[in-house]
Amino acid sequence: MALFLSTFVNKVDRKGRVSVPATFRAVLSQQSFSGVVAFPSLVYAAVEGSGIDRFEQLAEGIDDLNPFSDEHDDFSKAIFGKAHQLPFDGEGRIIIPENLLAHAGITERAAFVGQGRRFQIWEPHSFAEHEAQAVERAKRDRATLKLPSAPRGEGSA
Amino acid sequence: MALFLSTFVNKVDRKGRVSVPATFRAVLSQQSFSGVVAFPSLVYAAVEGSGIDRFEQLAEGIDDLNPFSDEHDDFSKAIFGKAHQLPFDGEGRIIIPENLLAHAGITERAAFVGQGRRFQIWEPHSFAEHEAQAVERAKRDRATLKLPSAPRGEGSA
DNA sequence: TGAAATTCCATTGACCCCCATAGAATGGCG
DNA sequence: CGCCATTCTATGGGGGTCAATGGAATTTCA
Repeated sequence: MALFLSTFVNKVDRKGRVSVPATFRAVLSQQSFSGVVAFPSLVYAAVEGSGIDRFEQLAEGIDDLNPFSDEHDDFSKAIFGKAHQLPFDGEGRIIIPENLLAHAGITERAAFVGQGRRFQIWEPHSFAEHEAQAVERAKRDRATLKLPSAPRGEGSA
Repeated sequence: MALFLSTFVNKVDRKGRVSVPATFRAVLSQQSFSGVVAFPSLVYAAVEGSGIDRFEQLAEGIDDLNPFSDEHDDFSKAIFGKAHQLPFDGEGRIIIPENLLAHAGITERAAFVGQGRRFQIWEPHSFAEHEAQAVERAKRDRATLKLPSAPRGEGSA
C-alpha cells in the first residue's frame, strides 16, 4: 500500500509533538528520508504533506518546464522555499513548525487527511467545515468530473 | 473470478467484526493490500467497497493531471479522506468503522452486494427496499438500456 | 549554565492474532 | 445411490501486541 487514506485526528502535546498516523508512517518511512515533507497550502488554511519521493518528482517536473521562467521561480519560492523536512522521533511523531501551525490555525489537535499520493493537515474544526462543502461539491459534480480511465467511484452500474 | 457477484448477508459480532464473503475475499486478497477499501457512498445510505488496486489507479490518474491543482481536491476529500483500509484478520473478517456503520445504518447484520468491479455494504432491510425500487426502474428502463457490444448469453442460466 | 530540543521510558486502551466450534459443502468410497 | 470423512466458511472469545500519548532523562547549542 502506498496510499494515504482516511482521516485521523491526533493530539498536539505541549511540546508541539504529533503522532503521524501509523498507516501514513508505513508509507513514509520506506522512503529515502524518514519523515514528512510539509509546506503551507497555496489555497487552504492547511498544511500540505507528503513523502520526500513525491517532492523529488515534483522538483523534476518543475525543472522540465522552462527553468528560467517566472512561473518556475514563483512556484519554487512558494513550495520549496516554504517546505520543511520533519523527521520522525522514535515513536513516529513530528514537530510541526510554528509558521505552519499558524497558517493552518492548529493548536491542540491536528487532522491528517489522506488524499491519495499526498495528505493535508488541518485544524479539526475548520476541516469539518471545509469537508462538508467539499462533499457537497463532489456530490454535485460527480457526474461531470473527468477521471482518468479508472474507477468511477459511484453512480451507474 | 475477478468480479464481485451475488449478495451475502453476514453477522456483525459484538466486537464489530464481519466475515467478508469468501468469493469476495478471493478477489481482494490477491491485491497489494489484503483487505477491503471502504468509503461512504455519495448517494446512498451504503458503504462502497473495493480492493486497493482500484484506488491506486484512481490516485495515479489524479496525480498525473496536475499535482497541485485543486481541481480534484473536493473529490479527493470526499473519497480518499473518508476511505478506510480494512485489513482481513486470520479468518477473513474486517471491522467496519463506526462512522461507516452509522452512514449505512448497520447494526447487527450487513449485506454484501456484488456490483461487478466493486461492491456495496448495506443494512439488509434498507437494501431490500432499495433493491425493490431498483428492480422497478430496471424493468421500466429495460427497453432503453444499451450494452457495449459485448457477448451475450451463457453465464448463469 | 540555562533553555530548547532530542532520545528514552511508561501507561493505557484498542486492535490483531490465535484458538475453538458448528454447520455447510465437497469428495470418495462402499 | 447414499453414507462417511474431509475441508472450508462463518462465528465466538481470550490474550498479546502495538499505536497514541505523557513525561523524564539526556544531549545540544548559545
